[in-house]
Amino acid sequence: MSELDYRPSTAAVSLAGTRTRTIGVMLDDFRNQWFVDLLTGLRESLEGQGLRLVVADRFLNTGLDTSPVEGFLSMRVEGIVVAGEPDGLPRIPRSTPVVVAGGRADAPGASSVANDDRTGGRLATEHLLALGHRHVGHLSTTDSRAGIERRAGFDDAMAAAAVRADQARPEASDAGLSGVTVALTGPMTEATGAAAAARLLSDHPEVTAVFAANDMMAIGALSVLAEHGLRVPEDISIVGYDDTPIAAARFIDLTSVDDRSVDIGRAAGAALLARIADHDLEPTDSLVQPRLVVRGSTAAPRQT
Amino acid sequence: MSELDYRPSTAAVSLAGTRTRTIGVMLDDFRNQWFVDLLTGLRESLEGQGLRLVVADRFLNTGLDTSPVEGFLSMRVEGIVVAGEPDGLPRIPRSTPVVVAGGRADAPGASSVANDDRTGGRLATEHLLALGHRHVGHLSTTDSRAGIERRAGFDDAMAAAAVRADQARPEASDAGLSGVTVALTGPMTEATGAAAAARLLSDHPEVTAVFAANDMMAIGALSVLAEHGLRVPEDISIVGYDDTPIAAARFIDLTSVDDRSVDIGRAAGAALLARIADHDLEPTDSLVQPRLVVRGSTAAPRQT
DNA sequence: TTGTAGGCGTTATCAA
DNA sequence: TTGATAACGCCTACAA
Repeated sequence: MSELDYRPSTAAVSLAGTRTRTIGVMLDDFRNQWFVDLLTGLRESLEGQGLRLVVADRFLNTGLDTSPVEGFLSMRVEGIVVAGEPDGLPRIPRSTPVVVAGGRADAPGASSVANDDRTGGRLATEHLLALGHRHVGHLSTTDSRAGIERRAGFDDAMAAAAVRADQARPEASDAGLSGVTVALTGPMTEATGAAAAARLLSDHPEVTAVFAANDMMAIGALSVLAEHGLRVPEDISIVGYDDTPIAAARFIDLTSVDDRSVDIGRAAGAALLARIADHDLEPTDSLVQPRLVVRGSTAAPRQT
Repeated sequence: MSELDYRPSTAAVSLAGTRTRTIGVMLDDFRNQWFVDLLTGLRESLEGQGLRLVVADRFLNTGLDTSPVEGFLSMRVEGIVVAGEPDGLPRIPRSTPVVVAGGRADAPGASSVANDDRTGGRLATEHLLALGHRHVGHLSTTDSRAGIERRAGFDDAMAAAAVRADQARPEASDAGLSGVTVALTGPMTEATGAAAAARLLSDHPEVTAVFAANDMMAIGALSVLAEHGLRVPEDISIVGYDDTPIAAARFIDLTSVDDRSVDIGRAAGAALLARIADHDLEPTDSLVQPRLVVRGSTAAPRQT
């Protein structure tokens, strides 16, 4: 017809066609960078299906919609991906498949693909124990589901280590092995991490290693450690969680646990595709195994 | 009719109505956090107009569209906001108003709202000079338009200081005042900042203050400074640019220049609204004045 | 005021 | 195969 730019109207295509070929991705907050990797994974799965992604965070269209989901439903998306813990999800009709990526599905009928936070917490702690640390602190918050899981992983690792120590030297019991958690209320931010670290150092100066529930808390802890004159990793080791870009920065160089967000996205996309293809499929829940990324913030404790 | 969730179909509304009440926001990359503030400002202007924001970065729908703009045009958006420097913008029909936010408008017919990078560079440099620094280094890259502007601001400030020094003590000329720039090729990343800082320290060990073209380069420089045993700010001061969240972190505590991205978004929204209301309006260009945010990474030089 | 036909730009269907 | 035509779900204009 004309080489002078004609474009089919998506509105007309959607109206007339049998499907909209659109899937909605609801983020909690554009500031939480992990969604970038999630989207990468989602694209990989949905690529070639001709599906268009529409993203929105909770704030994007406040004033128009109470939730981005309302907007998605209005545009008749074929599926919805909810990234992170779904706070106040509106009721979503069964006809629209939902998969929660990066959190557990609270919504009935939704599939979920989440990081195995408990295993991640265990990995981080085992790394510190393997380096030879015996007094390990954990910084967390009580408000986050992920934080609670990571703490459970920490406890798992410490308990297992105690059993091993006991088996090796039954006469000594678990003497000399201690794991202490400081869990504050509040968000998992730098400020919370700093406050928790301050408490840990004053109450338990014997710790030589710290596992923070996420990278931001770890960075908060770093400032407190520096203010106490403690060098990382010579005097004290520290591990974070999420493997954020800032953790990889040379100046921070933080050992962290990689959520594998790309893989989560890929799996979430696959799960959604399956349920779009067959709406009678039962919702599924799956866990993605995290991976420890060792950097310069962890080392063996100094000989005492 | 029914309180059992009915939602108007946006497709049908768009098709039947006279307007789509949708505006497209094209980001360069979701990883560049500054768009979050931009969106906040945009929302403020567009709120109450019943306009729906649709965001996409360059990668979101690769495979479907060559550019997010294609998608926007297909959905018949009423206006387009391009965040950052528009690389390869497709031709956009005059009937769709475009405003470039955070960069200069390369596209003909587009309005622009940008940060005054040159003034920002001058502010940063003047701050260091006012503290008493006389040997100031600048870390930059040759590839970024913003970087070039910021460097010009650095040069402005150094030149003005030289004139002042000459007026005060004509016999000494500008002796003792030096500004040296290390501008590498490549992106404004941490790695580039580290490389530039290493070169600066080896070629010009006399510098007591550094102005980095953005926060990431500043953080790269921080690691090099630390490796050289230089304390911040006791031995050397450093200023960044962009006032990213990480600069505000207590562990980094970086003096930086605030782009005022929220204000840029607000102005961009207003500019777009005006052109939507009257399509015959001429495109406008405006600059938003940056603001220096002083933190703990800058201090007066030690007495020598 | 309330009701009804027409049309928005496509896809899909049903004849030819 | 090709071609005409009826939806798609809503808005708008016009008629009652």
